[in-house]
Formats: sequence, C-alpha cells, structure tokens
Amino acid sequence: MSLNDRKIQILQAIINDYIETAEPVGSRTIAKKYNLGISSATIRNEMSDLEEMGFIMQPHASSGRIPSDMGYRLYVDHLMKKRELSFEEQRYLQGIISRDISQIDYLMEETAKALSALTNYTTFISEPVGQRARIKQIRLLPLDMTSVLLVIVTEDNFMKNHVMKLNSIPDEERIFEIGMYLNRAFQGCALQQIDQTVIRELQFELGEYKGLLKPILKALQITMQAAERVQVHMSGAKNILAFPEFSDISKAKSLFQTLEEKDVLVTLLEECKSNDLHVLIGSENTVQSMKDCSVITATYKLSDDTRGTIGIVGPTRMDYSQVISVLNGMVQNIEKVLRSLSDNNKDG
Amino acid sequence: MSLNDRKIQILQAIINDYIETAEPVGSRTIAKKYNLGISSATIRNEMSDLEEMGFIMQPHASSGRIPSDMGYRLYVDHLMKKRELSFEEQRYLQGIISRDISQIDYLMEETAKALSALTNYTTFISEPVGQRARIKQIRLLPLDMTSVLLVIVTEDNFMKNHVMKLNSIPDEERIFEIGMYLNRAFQGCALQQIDQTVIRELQFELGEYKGLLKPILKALQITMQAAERVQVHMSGAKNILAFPEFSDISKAKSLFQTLEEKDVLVTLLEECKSNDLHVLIGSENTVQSMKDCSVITATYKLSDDTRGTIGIVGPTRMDYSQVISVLNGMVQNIEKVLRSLSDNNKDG
DNA sequence: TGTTAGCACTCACTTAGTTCGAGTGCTAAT
DNA sequence: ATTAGCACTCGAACTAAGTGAGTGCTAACA
Repeated sequence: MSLNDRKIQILQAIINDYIETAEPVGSRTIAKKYNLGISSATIRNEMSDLEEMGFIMQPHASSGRIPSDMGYRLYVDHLMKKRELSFEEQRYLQGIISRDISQIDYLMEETAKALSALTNYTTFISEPVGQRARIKQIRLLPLDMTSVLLVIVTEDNFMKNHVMKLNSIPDEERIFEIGMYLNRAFQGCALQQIDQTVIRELQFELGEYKGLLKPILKALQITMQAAERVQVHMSGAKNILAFPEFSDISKAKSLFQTLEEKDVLVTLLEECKSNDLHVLIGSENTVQSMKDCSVITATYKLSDDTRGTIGIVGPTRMDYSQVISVLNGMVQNIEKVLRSLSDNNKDG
Repeated sequence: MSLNDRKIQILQAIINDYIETAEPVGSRTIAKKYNLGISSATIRNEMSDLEEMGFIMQPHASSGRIPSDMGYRLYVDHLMKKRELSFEEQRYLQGIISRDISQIDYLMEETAKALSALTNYTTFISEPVGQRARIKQIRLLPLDMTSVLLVIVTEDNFMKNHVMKLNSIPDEERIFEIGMYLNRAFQGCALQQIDQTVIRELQFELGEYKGLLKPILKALQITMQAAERVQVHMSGAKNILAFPEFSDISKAKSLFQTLEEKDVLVTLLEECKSNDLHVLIGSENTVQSMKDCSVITATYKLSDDTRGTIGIVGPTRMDYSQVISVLNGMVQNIEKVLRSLSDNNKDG
C-alpha cells in the first residue's frame, strides 16, 4: 500500500475542507466538491488506507475523517502550496510601517495586533535581543545636588538608566573622571564577569567616593536582571474563543493559562530562534495544554546575533499556508522598520 | 413601604448567598440557612416588596431572586462589612515586596499577578504617572565617533534615552556646552510648549552644529509620544472563563475583546484616578461589554500628583468586601515598594 | 483487477414529550 | 402581622423516536 497520487489528492482535499469547515469530511463530500473523477466508494477505500497509514482518523465510528497530526505534517512539509499575500494583506502590513513608530515596545504591540487581526489567530512576539549581557558603554551624569545618573548601554543597544541618590556627590570633573574609568573598566565586559577582583579594584579607584560603589553595583545588577527579562507581547487571545475546538471552556481556560505565563512563551520562542521558520503541530508541542494547537514561529534578524521571534498559535486545523506567508511578509516589514529605526537619526 | 431592618437582613442574605453560589436565592433557602426567626412565607412577602423597590429581581418567574445593580449599590455603600485580610492573604501580599523588585514594569506585572491569583478576578494596573509632560533635565553624552546619547528626564522621573547617529559629531567640550544650553532652555518646559520660536532660537544657538537640531526635536517628539502611552499591565484574564455568568462564550469573547484594548482600560483607570477607591457596578459602566461586570479601582500615590491605579474586574456578583480589602492592602504595599525604590540608593 | 452501485449498519444530533423540583403568589387560619 | 397550605409556573434533566451523514462490505461490472 503506497501513498500514490490519488491518495495524496484525497488527503489534500480532506485537509483543505477540514481547515475551512472544522467538520469531519466524508467520502461523498469529496466526490461532489472536488472533481477527482472517482466515486465516493473508491474514495472510501482510499480513505480506509489513509487511515491505516496514520494520516487521517475518525473522531468516532461512522463519522467523516479528520487529518491527524501526521497528516498535517505531511501537508506542511510537502503538499501545501505557498500562498501569495493578497493585495489587502499587503496593504495591511504596509500600514504598520507607514505609521510613525519610533519605540520598540510600541512596534511590537502594533505588530502583534496587526498579525492577530489579519490571521484571526493569537500572536506573540519577542523583542530583538542580542549581546545583551555584554556592556558597551557606561556613563555618569550629574543630575542635581543629590543625584547622579548612570547610563548603561549593552552591545545590542539595550539601555538602562539609573538615578543614584547620594548625600553628597563629587564635583562634575570628578564624576566625569569616574565615568571614564567605569567605561574603560567595564567596556566589553559581560555582566556575569563582575567579581570580587573587579569590585576591589573599583573600590580602590573610587577612593573617597567609594560610597558610589554600592549604587553602581546595584545598577549593574538591575541591568542584568532587566536584560534577562525578554519582553513578550501578545495579542488576539480572544480569537481562541472563536474556534469550535475550544468551545469546551475548560480547554480554552487551560490554554489561556499557558499563554498568560510569559515564561512558557519565552521558552517556546527561544527554542525556535535558530530556525527562520518553525512549525510545531499538535502533539509535537511539549506543553500539555498546547497539544491541540499548532504554533508557527518566524525569526527576524536585526543583525547576525540580534534576533527576535514572532509566533502564531491556533488550532491544529490552522491555515498554515496563510499564516506562513503573512509571517514571512511581517518579518521583512519588521526588519525594515527596525533598521530604519536604528539609523533614521543619522542625518547631520 | 419602607426599607426596615428585616428587609435589609433579607437583602443582605440574598446578596451573600448569591455571591457565594451564583444561583438565584429562594425564600426557603434563606429561612433555613440564615436564622432570621421568620418563616419562608414572611420572607416571600418581604422579597416581593424588595423586588418592587428595585433591589432584587427574578431571572424568570418562579425562580429565586438575584440582586439588581441597585441592590449591590446599597450593599457596597451601606451594608457590606469591611473585611480584614486573612493571615494568608497578608503573607501573600508581603511576598511581593520581599522579593527584590527593582524595575517598575516588573513590579506592575508581579502585582497584577498576585492580585489575580489572590482574588480569582482579572486585574489591571497602570504605572505611576505624574508631571510627565514637563521636562526636568536634558543631557547629552558622546557615545562613540558617530553617535551622541540624549537623555530626557521628566518631572516624574520618567526617563527616555535616544541615540542620535551623526556623520560628524562635535568635540566633547562642545557637546557638553550644547547639553548645558539644552538643559537651560528646556528645563521646566512642557513638551507641548516647544514651538517655532524655541526652535529658531535653538537653531541659532547650535550654530555650525545645527545638524543636531532635527534629531533633538525628533527625540523630544518621541519622548512626548512615549510619555502619553501609559503602560497598563493585565493579569488573570483566564479567570473570567471560570464564572458561570460567562459560560456563554460570546459574552466572554466580547469582554476579552474589551480587556485587550488598552485604550479602554487606560480611559477607565484615568477616570477613576481622582478617587482613592471607586466601584462601578454593572450598568454603571459606560462600556457596553462590561455592563455585566463590576470594576473596582484603587489609586496609589507616589507623591501628590504622581499616581497610578489598580483595577479589578469581575462579574457583578463579585466579592466586593474581599476585593476592597485586598486592594487597600496592595496599595499600601505598592506605595512602600515604590518609595523604597526611589531612595534605596541613597546611602553614600 | 480496479471501480462502483447498493445496502445494512452506526451514531451523533435534533425534537418533542415527560417528569421533577425549587420556587412563587394567594388565601385562610392563627 | 404571621404563617401553613396549596395551586401554579417554569427551567432543567431525562427519555424516546426520528433524521441524516457517514461508514464498511459485497457483488456486479468494465
């Protein structure tokens, strides 16, 4: 029993129909709707084979067939036609860039919103992260009589400001000197590398201003904390409720629970980061509450190692073809915006 | 027909029971469960009066009674007993502070999480915002050969960094001078006040470095944009699905939709900002999809005009007493953390 | 030998009818 | 003024029958 051409045609018909209607597909439906030139009886025989081979299954005896995870996998890997974006979809994606977005978190939110509106699935997106643990610059700025501003910039241009309040602060020149020293001392340094040796050296260098030591170390530690918390933005969670596969409230609830836990999403996105495109179908998901879902992720790159990921979650009966083409389009968009964002000030 | 003591006792019984069970309450239930010393027939007569007065209603003839929005209003304003926090609840709230939280957005997220876990309702919280439109400090910092860092601090210590890329940058001294000038020129200035006069003056002052003008204005504009986008964090949306009043998926969906639109939440929180505590019951809500919900908000203050708001959304059959006491506890907590956060570096 | 028409069978879903019980309102007695 | 008693209402839960989309199998056909 081999997967001949006809079987593939039938499987494709079943998947297409099921993605569209969410109803088990019967032999007569296929015979009528898709002109394969064979009778429903023949189709029944082929379907029986396809079931034996594991590509489709019956929710209960005497019902039509639905694709199995394995069926979807075959579809995604070999059968699916790459769809072109429609004019409207393209325009919609363009709309995101054309607006004047100048902050990353806003861009992320708008992107997630647009994707969930366009696909009717749930979207999440992680901010671009690269060499975040490595310090590029440290600067000190006197703010007023009792406070100094410490600015830390990491390799991937992630910035963190810290106002340090002190009872007495050094004069401007001295602050400048200390700032220069800090910058020299920590440039290119990984945050994790800061150990007792460095601290003692720093303490020595600060001299009479060693009161600064504690707040500086605190600021470094906070930056490290912040750097580790990758921001994830989600949108369109409500869409889940529209799918018949989640009309069982308890299922919807447990999926919601999972989606609300950012850690899970972060892990998921991190795992997929190495691939440009990643499709996880049903039981391929490691998280229990997502065994009925498919997750499609795409990675966007700002530079070779500064990357972020966009993910779309939906029922396994998901419009893979649409989602993949929309994701590809969106990745290009985001990369364009991010690039323009990092040099649109370069003009003087 | 007056609202005598007995009627009030019965109303209270109905509300308590309904909050607990979500089932319409009948006269016999009250007679058995709450020892009012009167028979079910008498209770029936009183209930008939209470219904006529508008405090309770029947979902359908020959069912028990449920409280009306007006009934809940009376309850919240006059009948409800202020609950003390249980030991566990207190410990839970303490848990938030005791952890080492040093970033506002993280604090907001953890607070929202804790509240939704504690109350089983949906929580949202807005970051503290005060004189955000007014500039406190502007600073310039040379970063490398082609970029200058512009730091803008607003009156409420909201900070925004901008890396300005330039083809050629002035030497350090000149940057310092320009920075000082900017600081003088813009200190105490509302972002909206920056008009053509200021710009011309600035352009003159920059002289040969007028290439800086455009990026600086851009940065100011971006800061203004960012300042206007009040961050709102939500948690526990999944809890909505657990309430029988939202077992109708379409209702749950439309509420979700509303909760996902941050603008709506921001407006809601802004409206309640002047009051310490604000309760909106059912139809008192202006948003259509929240007519079946109650919203309780509490305002926390960092200083006189730097405030944020915490809100809890649930069905009108909400445990007002618990939510209010938990909110009060949490407000105190947040204020404590925020205060410690703004001077915990003061020690040198 | 592959294909097809025909048929018996399965099973979820719908509809209508039935019963059950929690609840009410009214009335008459206390 | 209160209460016991009773007829009545109406949603919810259950049951039974009917419907129809679907299958698998068999026998006939090209």
